[in-house]
Amino acid sequence: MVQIVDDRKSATIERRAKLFRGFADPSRLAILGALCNGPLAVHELVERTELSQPNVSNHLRCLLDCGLVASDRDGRFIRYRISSPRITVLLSDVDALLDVVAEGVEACDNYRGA
Amino acid sequence: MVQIVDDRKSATIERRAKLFRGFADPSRLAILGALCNGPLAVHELVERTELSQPNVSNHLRCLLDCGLVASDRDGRFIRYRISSPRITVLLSDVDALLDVVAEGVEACDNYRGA
DNA sequence: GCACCATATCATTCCCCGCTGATATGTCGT
DNA sequence: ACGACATATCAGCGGGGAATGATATGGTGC
Repeated sequence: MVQIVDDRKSATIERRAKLFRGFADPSRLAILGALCNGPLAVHELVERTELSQPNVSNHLRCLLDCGLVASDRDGRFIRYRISSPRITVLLSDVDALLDVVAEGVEACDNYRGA
Repeated sequence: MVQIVDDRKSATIERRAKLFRGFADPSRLAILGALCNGPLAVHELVERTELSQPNVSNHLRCLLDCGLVASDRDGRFIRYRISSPRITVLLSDVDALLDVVAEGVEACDNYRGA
């Protein structure tokens, strides 16, 4: 009984953490940010983010598995897009929060900004 | 010139990533979640989260430096609280997003759920 | 001042994850 | 079918950070 409650609680927390981790990487954020302005093919993402192509593909796979982006084949290109407007909402929430805490976040050296 | 733009862009991304990383940990999420229901002292957080005391203190330091929580001394206790309602907004938006992508997130094994 | 409780700090260990380089798969024009 | 481009996959390396255990600091009441 208690365990069920605890499991539920921790399962929720784990899921949140895992989702947050999906956003907690500069490369993935760069990709998501680029896609916020409309769908893009992989090589376009490579150009704009200045990341290596395998790197972009790896992150896209991750984002795709997580359901954060969707893909459509278009000829020999594969076009990726944001899967839900809620993602955009989340990103703007973060910016709103940064308006308040940016200073502290930058100062915090418990973990490194890559 | 171009570098300035790039620096600005990447600086923004880095800051977002760093903030997201602040939330991308089950222990910190447990602490923040507990604090969402009102201020708590450290030993109360230890009870509710079932984390070790040093662990809680370490994370609190991190959250404090980042400006995500604030603290007030109360006798020999130190009471911690959420610093901004925007944090609560962020957390509930994550849950809203999870309503859509929870399945995919759990399935994604590119990185591990702790 | 002394025992006690609450909280903070620090070093160490361990593991996760992101990047790279090479290679495989796939799709299109000719 | 072949060559060129677009994308995916995989092994291996390297670094960051979370948890622990021991210890230090600080406030409280007697």
